[in-house]
Amino acid sequence: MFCHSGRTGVSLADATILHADLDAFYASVEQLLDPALRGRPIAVGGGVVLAASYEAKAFGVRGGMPGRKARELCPQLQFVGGHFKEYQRLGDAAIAILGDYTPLVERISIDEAFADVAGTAHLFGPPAAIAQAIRRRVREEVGLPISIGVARTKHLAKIGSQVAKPDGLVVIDPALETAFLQDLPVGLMWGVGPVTSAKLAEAGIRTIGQLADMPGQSLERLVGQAAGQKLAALAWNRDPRVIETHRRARSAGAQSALGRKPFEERVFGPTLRLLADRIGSRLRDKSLSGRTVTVRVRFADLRAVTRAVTLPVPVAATAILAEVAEDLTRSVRRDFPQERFISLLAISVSHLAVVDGMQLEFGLGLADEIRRPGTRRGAARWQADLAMDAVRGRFGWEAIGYGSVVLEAPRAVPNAFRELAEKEL
DNA sequence: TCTGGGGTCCTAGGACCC
DNA sequence: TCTGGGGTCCTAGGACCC
Repeated sequence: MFCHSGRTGVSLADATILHADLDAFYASVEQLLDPALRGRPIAVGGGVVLAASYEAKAFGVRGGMPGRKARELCPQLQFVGGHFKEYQRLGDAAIAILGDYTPLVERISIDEAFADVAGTAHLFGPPAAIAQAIRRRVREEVGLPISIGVARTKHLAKIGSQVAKPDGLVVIDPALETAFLQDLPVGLMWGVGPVTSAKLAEAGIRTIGQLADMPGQSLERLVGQAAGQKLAALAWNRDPRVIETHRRARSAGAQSALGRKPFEERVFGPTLRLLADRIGSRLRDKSLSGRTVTVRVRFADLRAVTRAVTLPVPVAATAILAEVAEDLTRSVRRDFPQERFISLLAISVSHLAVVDGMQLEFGLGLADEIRRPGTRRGAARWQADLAMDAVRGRFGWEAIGYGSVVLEAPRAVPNAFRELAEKEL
């Protein structure tokens, strides 16, 4: 229905953006590694479902769902342990195939990427043919199913790949974009989640076509100015976004769910030091440091508050990040004395800047001066962190650590899984 | 029986400056 | 004495995405 016209000449108005998305990625990898799992409902994870196979999705099992609920929905559901190293390797291999057809590849996550083949269609043929070749090669060389949407804009390509799933290809002819979107649910649009969907539904808007017909002013009243303008542009197929091959991270963070723990120094101190240690290592590894430290505290009833401070100089030393985070957490406790239990702690560092080692050392010393006049411990701490980073580089993350840091939180998510979720800084 | 971890962007109000 | 207006930075909270 939405077939490419087959022209070989490529102009600006042509559909040259690909969005490629590996299907049920973690679960598909498990089925690839163990043929006995193929064709069966499986879930990766345990306490919580990280990914479900299509056979499991047919029962209503979804990612993020508590394992217990998943088992209720699908009694024969089989849980399998995660082969995290394999996820990374196979995800990389699949995305690398995109790179064989164009240098303009924007990786979104471990299993998803955009590509623009406008400049290379003369080498490899029309975008639809490139997409088919990529799908065939990922299947043959990596062993995994991948769905691809091909369209004139990122937004349309992304919707195309969602519609194409599982294991499909959808090419949206530029002349047929409006017809294609007309009856699709607004929830497929980038930026429309549960809250916005509900607001729109209340106004009687359920399809992208209806959204496109909505007066801009009422849309902005409903969802806010920026979101309204973006949504209107997307509904009208005016997506201004281009492929960005390398985006700098704007923040780096870490969090830890605690179940239900007393809101006390002996609990949050060690946890915050562990989180600060993780973030500090990642930042220093990339010669980055950040000025703003934000702490998030979630209470037992899942309400959460944040506290942030912006320092005059960027920091990356574990001990300083930890101290700032502990100060912020104490201020939360002062503000909410009636909250006796917490369920999650998080630290995030933003306002990131690249600094070379000398600057960093100077900056850290300076930050410490500001926090504690008369001392100059910052530089020493930086040296300690550097030494620790070096030991870890040779012997692994657990080889060394601060004595006051808990190395492994109870019922913690494996570090390998954390690393999968980390963005390249 | 109450969802883990890592991110981005926007809003609104206040402080502060010119 | 009362009166504006604009810009930037910071903080806290939310929605959303993978």
